[in-house]
Amino acid sequence: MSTKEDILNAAMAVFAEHGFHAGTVRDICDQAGANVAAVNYHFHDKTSLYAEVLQHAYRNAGIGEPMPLLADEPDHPAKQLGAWIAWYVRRLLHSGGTDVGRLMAREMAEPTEALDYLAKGAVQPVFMELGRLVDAACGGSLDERALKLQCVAIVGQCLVFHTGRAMLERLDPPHFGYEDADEIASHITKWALRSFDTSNVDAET
Amino acid sequence: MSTKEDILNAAMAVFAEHGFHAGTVRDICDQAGANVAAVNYHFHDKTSLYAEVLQHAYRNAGIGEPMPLLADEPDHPAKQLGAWIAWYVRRLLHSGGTDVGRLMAREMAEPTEALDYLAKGAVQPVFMELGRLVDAACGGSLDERALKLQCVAIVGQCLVFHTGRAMLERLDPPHFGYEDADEIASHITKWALRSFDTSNVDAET
DNA sequence: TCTGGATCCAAACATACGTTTTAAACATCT
DNA sequence: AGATGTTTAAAACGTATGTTTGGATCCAGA
Repeated sequence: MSTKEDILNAAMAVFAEHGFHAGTVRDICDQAGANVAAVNYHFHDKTSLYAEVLQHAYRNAGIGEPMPLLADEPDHPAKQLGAWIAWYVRRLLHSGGTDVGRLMAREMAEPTEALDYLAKGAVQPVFMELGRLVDAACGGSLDERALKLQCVAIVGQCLVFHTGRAMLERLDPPHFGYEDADEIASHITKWALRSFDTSNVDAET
Repeated sequence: MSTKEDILNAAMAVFAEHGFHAGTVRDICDQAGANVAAVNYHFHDKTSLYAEVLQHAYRNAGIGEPMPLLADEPDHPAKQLGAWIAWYVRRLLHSGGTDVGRLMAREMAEPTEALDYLAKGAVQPVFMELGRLVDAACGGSLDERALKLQCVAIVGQCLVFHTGRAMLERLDPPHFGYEDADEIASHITKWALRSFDTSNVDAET
């Protein structure tokens, strides 16, 4: 493995652990077994290194299980939506402690230009696939606005186990961890499908 | 207004904008119209100042609308749950651009000891009141585990409009802002109440 | 083997930062 | 007014950090 890759990996760990400003290039280089000047040789400066780290993290985030698509099971949209939710929850809970997840969380709290790229490249396609699945699962009965609300609601229920992890751990000792992924996913799925069954009848309000 | 308060307010703004490490005491003092040494005089050091800023922010976060309680309307738990959700969503969307919200988001991404205090003092009581409301709204038909899942699900659907704001803005031009608070809240409430109606019938799976 | 470019390293540089020092300005009380 | 304690101001200190420098080392290709 080249020194450049070593630095990239070390930088990912350090930036995830301490953030951009608190993470020092000396720490990165020590952890990579390289000299201090290596960062400025291989990458132009610390900022450029950070940008490459984010792209590196984003590329490596997709590996693992492939995302369940509506096109894979066009005749069973509800089942496939459940698979998608399970996949997403597992991904979130798993990436909770990883560098990728922490880098993403940091970017959300303090967006840089790099977030634009991540949004367009990584999040947009995932979100759109969810839109297709929800639309199919409810039989196309939702208009665009309601569809978007449903998607955000599903994502929110999954995301809270990632973004709110620090708080959940401090609120209730038996918090939700990776081992609860399937239980959580089935709960969310059940809730989502139930709401579709009655989403066209607007009796109350 | 005393210099100490000026520094506290300036520090809140600076820390919210740039975070703890990137926010400098020189920047804070300039913004407060004070001398650099003022921080170390009034507060012991930068770290102590940050701790006091968090507490200051947390204290000022509760002002505004009071939280709807189950005890206020013991006979209409569903209605009161809707009021709670509306209150919470409004609070989140409103605090999205404020210093308090950004400080909280930062603490979530990079927890310090101060988060423990915030969890116990600020979040725990809010979360417990939600638990009481959900329990009452569904007629006590949920066990502790399911109740907790429901609460987290509701909080997640609200929270995503705050934590995911940066991403939502970049995904879809017509994103959700403060003016959509009521629409969002009623959507979440409708969804939650619907799931209670059928939460005891476990036909599928 | 010689050469030229690529890579790596130890040291130094410049600067920004948190903190301390010293003294002046101010306020309060007798 | 004078003494005393509190607050502010300017300057400097020590250090950590990003970056640069100049030369050493490595490694194909002629």
